[in-house]
Amino acid sequence: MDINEKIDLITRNCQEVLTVDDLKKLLETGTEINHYIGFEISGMIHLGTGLISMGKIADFLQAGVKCKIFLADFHSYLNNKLGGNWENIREATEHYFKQGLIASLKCFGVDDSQVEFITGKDLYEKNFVHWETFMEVGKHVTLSRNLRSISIMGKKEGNDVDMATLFYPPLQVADIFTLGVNLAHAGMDQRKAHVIARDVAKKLTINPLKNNKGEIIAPIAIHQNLIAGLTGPEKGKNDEESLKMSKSIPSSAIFIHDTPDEIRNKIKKAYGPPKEIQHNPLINWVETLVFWGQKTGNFKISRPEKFGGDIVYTKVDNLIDDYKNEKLFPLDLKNALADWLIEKLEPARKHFENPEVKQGLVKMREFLEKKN
RNA sequence: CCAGCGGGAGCCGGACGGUUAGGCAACAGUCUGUAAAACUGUCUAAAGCAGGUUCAACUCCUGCCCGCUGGACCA
Repeated sequence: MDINEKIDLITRNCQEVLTVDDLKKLLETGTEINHYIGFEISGMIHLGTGLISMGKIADFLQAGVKCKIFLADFHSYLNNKLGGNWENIREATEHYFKQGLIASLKCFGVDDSQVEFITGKDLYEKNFVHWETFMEVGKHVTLSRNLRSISIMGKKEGNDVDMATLFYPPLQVADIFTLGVNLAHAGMDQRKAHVIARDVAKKLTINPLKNNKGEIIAPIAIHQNLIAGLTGPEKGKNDEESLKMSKSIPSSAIFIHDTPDEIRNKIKKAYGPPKEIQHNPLINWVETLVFWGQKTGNFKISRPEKFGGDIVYTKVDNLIDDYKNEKLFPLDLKNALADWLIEKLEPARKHFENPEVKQGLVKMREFLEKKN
């Protein structure tokens, strides 16, 4: 595989790459690409994590990238997820979240032996360099910038900002250097942390990131778009925040282990304005899930004869044109998406049929209910 | 530690020693070959905690907890 093919594979279905030039240089020097993506253990795994992020990992692996999944237990604790209960977080990390990611990878034919899982506890324990790195990062971030960056943890600047919240962004930045990550991967919501990492990279003296020539480099940051939620934009709002699929709003999200009936019902209730392309979850899912950010693919829509009969789209633009011109009715698209998702998620559902894995999900549900 | 202010449903929040707050969200139904919007309807509970005063406390009093703001000097 030549470098351009690798770049295509690595950058497809992404919203932002910082920067493609840096990526190219890294490949040209023949430096091993060390990827990471981190997840808080905060709720059930939805399509954004399960399909968008894990599908991207399948791309990375194909391009020869070494992939790491960071189970951010300490970050969850700092951010008061699962009630800030450390024992529940640990339990959910091992018995639910990790299994959920393994299940998601299976949807792309990836075996979990191809990626490395690492928890915060594993990384930090007996790791003095991490502590040093964390402090040095702190020396290069101003309070105001740090405060602005807490949006990465779903928080707004306000009066409920405690010190733990302020520890979080520099900790996340330090993770990247401690893990030796030169390809940081996340949703667009995490870009502030990654940009700080890139800025700080050039200033670090204790544990800088280097390429295989020994030159100090900044980690490449790759951001995917946040998958649209089922409920559509909030009244009077069109911002990213109200559009995205959120684990904390179960009605906005489809989870990887949802049953076929749940998937159908949720999609039926999804926001789906005819003709409208912007802020339309159906179109968003077609583009980013089904066609995976590519122009061509294969998507079959079954519909009754009286509404035009079955149709197969091989170009995403054709589908979008038909939708705009009302040649494709939202409900028909919904049904096709539901079928597509049910099939795509089949390996994940199967993984959760394993009694032990299922037990982890049951436990997770308990944690989430208790919290509320 | 000291002082002032505050603490009410998922969120915001007016008032009041007694009689439904209200809004948003949520849920259900109607209407559209989906959803949304619109319309109709439904429901949720409680006042940070512990006491006290009172026939009656969200309201008044005491203590405690939590939060916000202020607390050297200079001016």
